[in-house]
Amino acid sequence: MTVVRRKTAGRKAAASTAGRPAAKPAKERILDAGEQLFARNGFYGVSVRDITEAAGVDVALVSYHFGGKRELFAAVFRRRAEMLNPERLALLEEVRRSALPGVPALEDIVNAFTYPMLERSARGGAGWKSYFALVAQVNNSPEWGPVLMTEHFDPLVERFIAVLREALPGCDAREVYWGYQFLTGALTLTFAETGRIDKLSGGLCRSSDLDSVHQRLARYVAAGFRALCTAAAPAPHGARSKTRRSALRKIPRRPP
Amino acid sequence: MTVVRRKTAGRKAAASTAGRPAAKPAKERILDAGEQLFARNGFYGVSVRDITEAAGVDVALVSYHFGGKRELFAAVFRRRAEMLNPERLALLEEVRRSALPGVPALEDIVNAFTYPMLERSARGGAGWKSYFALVAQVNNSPEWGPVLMTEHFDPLVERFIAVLREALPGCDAREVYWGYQFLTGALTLTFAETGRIDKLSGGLCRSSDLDSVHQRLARYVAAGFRALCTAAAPAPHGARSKTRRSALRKIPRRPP
DNA sequence: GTCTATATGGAGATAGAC
DNA sequence: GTCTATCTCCATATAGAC
Repeated sequence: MTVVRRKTAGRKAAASTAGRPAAKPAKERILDAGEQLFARNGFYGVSVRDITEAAGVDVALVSYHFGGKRELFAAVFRRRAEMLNPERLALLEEVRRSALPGVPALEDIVNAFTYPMLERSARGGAGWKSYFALVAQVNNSPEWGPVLMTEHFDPLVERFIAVLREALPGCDAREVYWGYQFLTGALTLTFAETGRIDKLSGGLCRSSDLDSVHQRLARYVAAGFRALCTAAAPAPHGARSKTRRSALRKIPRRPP
Repeated sequence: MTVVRRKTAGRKAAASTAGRPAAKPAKERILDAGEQLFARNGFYGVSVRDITEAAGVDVALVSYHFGGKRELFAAVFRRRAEMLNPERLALLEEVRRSALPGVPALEDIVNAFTYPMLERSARGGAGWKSYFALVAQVNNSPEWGPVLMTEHFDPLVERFIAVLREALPGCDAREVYWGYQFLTGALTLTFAETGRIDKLSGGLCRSSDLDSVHQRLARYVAAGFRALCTAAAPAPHGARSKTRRSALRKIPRRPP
């Protein structure tokens, strides 16, 4: 970490009232700073001193307000999940109602899942960008993923999967779960905006171009779900088809 | 970290020769232990003492053999990339040659990218499982992703994308790059085997069931690529279509 | 190549003044 | 609610013996 240490923390709340009429309370400043730093370097890559110094508050306030570093991390993760997910759920239900008495298009279901993220990331400020980078790291962490993702996202995801299954009648539930697994991997990496696609494409694509994502992800994923649910067929249950399509078999070692 | 500290490291190489006829050299033991621990807790979540104590070697050997902790991390990441990627590249070229004078099926191209990973993860031992969990974290890290992924995977990925483009004639390059972005997110998360899909599906799907992945991922991704390259049409260049399909527009606020 | 011993600094947490 | 001061432990790295 290369966070510059403030030399003088002696003046009373100097940074928190610098010019501005109404400074944020310390608790919120800690959440903001923690979000930014955790997103960049992960839980262990940031010290509570890094965070409190970036926030312009005293070290001891982390323990006072949150109980400890781990609880702060969980609070950072929880804060925006509680803003975002009710909106995604409401949009999902709206999509479903709009389609009655039929079922919604897969693209619309996926869009309900992703569009509120796009809006926050594109127009919600830097805090949201940091947050999505943090979610990507948590989602891919064996240590945190099964705890925090499960706790804060699974209720929404279960509803999302239920609606997907309505839109994919006759499709085995396992296909839908795997389809969601691929979706969440693609989604969280993309919203993390690591900049890798920029380098890879020689500048042709930009991580920050979420409008491109918006156009493409729902289409890509919807096609993926359809492919899983048609070609894989509704297997009896618990058994795997004995014959696979040649495309998925081990590649032939010699040309025919 | 909750790694148990060994109390006595005084005996000469006690752990490294415990019963076994030919123990691995210290350098390799450090790589193995580092791989396992970095995969679980990330770069900052593990100390060099955790690693050397798990490896049964002295702390100072990390500096001696690698130069420092960061160099060890890079070495861990590099080691298996150099085993895996030549095999993926060879398989890709074989797929391409087998299809001449035509172009390979998208499923076969994706399969060449993923099948060597499946083989290593399923039958290569615990080290490979750790490695793929590590790759997932690196891929999603703003700090490490653009450095290590670019350095060790982009040469392969560029060739992979070139072959994809042959198989998708007339498709805009940007569609292929975004399609790859979605693929790598899905792939690295899935091979990380965080166990989240197990919880989410109530045990119906298992993270460790890579055979299920093998059946589904290539199909899902190939369908996604086709959807990007047909519906999005070959736009003139640099401009975005003015009319989007209704499915991708903002969801209507009221039923019609 | 490996180990001991140590240098130097940063980690998280908290008691108690204000 | 906030800050000072401090406790205790752990971090990485390295000089030098074997």
